[in-house]
Amino acid sequence: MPRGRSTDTIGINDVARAAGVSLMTVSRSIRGVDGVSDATRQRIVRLAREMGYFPNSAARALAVTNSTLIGISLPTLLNDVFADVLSGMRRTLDRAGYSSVMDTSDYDPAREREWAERTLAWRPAALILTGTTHDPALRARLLRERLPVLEIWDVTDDPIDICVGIDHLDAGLTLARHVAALGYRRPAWVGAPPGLDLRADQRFRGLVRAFRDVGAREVRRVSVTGGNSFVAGAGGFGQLDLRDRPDVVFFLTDNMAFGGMMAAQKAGLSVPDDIGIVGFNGLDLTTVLPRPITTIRTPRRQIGVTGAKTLLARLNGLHPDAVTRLPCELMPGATVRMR
Amino acid sequence: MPRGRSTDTIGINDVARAAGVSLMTVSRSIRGVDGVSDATRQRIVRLAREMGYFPNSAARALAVTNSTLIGISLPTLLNDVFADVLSGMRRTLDRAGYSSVMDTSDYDPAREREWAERTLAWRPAALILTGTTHDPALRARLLRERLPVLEIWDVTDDPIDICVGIDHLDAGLTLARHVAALGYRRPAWVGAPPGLDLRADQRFRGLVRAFRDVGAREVRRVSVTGGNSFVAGAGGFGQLDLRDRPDVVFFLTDNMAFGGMMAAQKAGLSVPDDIGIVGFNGLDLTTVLPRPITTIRTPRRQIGVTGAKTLLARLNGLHPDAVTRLPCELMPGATVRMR
DNA sequence: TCTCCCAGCGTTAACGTTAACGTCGATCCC
DNA sequence: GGGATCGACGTTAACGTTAACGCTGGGAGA
Repeated sequence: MPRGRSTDTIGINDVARAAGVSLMTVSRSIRGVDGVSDATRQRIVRLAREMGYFPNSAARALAVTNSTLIGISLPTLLNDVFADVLSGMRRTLDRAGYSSVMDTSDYDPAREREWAERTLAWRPAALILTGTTHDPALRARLLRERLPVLEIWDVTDDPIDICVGIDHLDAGLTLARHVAALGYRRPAWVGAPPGLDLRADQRFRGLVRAFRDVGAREVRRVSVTGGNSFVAGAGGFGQLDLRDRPDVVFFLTDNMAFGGMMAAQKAGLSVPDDIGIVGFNGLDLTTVLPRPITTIRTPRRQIGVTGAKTLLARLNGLHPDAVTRLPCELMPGATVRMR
Repeated sequence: MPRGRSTDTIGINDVARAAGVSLMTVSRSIRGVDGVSDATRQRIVRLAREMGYFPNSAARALAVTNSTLIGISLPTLLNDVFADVLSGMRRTLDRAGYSSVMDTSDYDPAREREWAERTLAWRPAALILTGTTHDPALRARLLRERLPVLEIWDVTDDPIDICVGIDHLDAGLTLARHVAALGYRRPAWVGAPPGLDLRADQRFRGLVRAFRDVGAREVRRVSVTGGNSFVAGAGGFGQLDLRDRPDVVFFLTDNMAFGGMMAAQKAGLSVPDDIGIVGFNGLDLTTVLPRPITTIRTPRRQIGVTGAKTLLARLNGLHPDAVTRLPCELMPGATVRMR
């Protein structure tokens, strides 16, 4: 007796036997490549469907030594930012026949590396990473393997392969200069702890520079953890030293800014008369408020779409621009005003 | 000359040759299964790392005729609801060694089916779907293949395999009874068009029943498309016929309710004096408002965690409960009041 | 009419890994 | 001391698919 295993699933072989042709004819028919007459192809495709044949991507990946999987790593989906980016990407990749192997890293490079190792074992067609700073070993490996890699959200002159994003330092600078020009001189910042969200750190650097340029006092910094939620914003505001009399508070993102604004009002402060509030991202929320939050709109969906298209071009053997820097749009809002 | 292909990647074979052992010894060493002495194992693992060996999951999947991939289909990530569910699941599955192949269907069963077909080609260990209504052909196939399938968010007595969620009809009923008991009799509902979000339709049915039970007039229904965002809520409120004098408006979700409340106030209506506002989900936002939105908290993260754990039990050959119904918590808020 | 080409199909050998079974000493026990 | 047992490894044959190349018959061109 033969000792092999045996599966009840039917493969290309079974279809071939039933159709009375070789398995290559079946393979060619199903893939739609040349070398089969139309009559034969139609007969085989119909038969395959009738027999309940389903292709096995693992076998295909093994045979062609790559796959139609694309790995996507995002820091979090708990704010709208990366959900927007993702929805922009997914559709484009989907239509091109790629599946996404996803994870969220919670801003932890080690988790990103672990996920990447697991994902690379599937020999993906490409990897999409958030930001331009990664575990050194991972970066080295990706460079060595010459895998198509798209880095999103941030830009750098020295990407692993290609990158599409915004200039966070410049975004912080633009936003802060606008606010500084209105006369604010006692700024504070509520965001992630230093070193966690590196893009936020860049924006903070922009703030610092803009206020230093106008001779303002240093930017007070409050760090909150636990997501960019409304509650974190309110909590962050609560941690501010109000005796220090800040005249404007910048938040990591609009949702936090709204939370902070609610906390300010609860504390008896009027916005913007007593204190200015500034967000980041230009989320939906800001537009429905009677007093829209001052913020800067980031092209999140566009980053996703452009990123995916650029990556597809790369996968098709073209040589797209390695660095795409997309513009942000200042939204003056009404939570700061001329002092 | 041999005509085969040749890849430069190094496999288990190369390591075996370099170590002077058979490839099975390498395989066993790397997988950590019995049958190798500790000394040999350590020598081989070290050598493999030095040589830059990386496992090939596609080959493994082919050999064992299944994989460590889990497919996850969600309707959208553009509101916090499914992002919460997902983050609850991912960590648990991640720690058990599974990777996620994800997609969002935008509530379209056809897209869910297409994604599922593509994903099933990878012979995933399990599938996670949202809701309990799917393309009939897909459902039939999943039943036939006896694949572990977890359905989340909604519950049914007849799941494909196992399901973890809440009773949406009951949630709608509970919420509406609370509101009806306060004296409201002219309800309206702003949500998705009928037939799109089937869970929302269930909740709506709960509303209808609760208000019919107290002899109120029928629930006016306004449908909006384009995400559950703040803007959609504001737009939906704008579509209400105010001459019809609704006394309370239920929204698909809290964020929409907030958008609607802003629109109401912009229209000169005071909440809750002139009109009541009711949300759904108990999102973060509602807790930071000076006037918290009346809503019902859904155990989103818990659904993710419990779902993942139940699925893992199933994958480990246990027989967990097929149906897990989790409780919701009414949050009275202050956007309705006794009339 | 003969050659050449090509459409249409088949044969063989990978792709990298694991399951199943075989082998061979060393230890153990009566 | 001889058979049973077991730990540590090896051999072989899958898993399902595709790349590379081989074969064949019929029609076009000379």
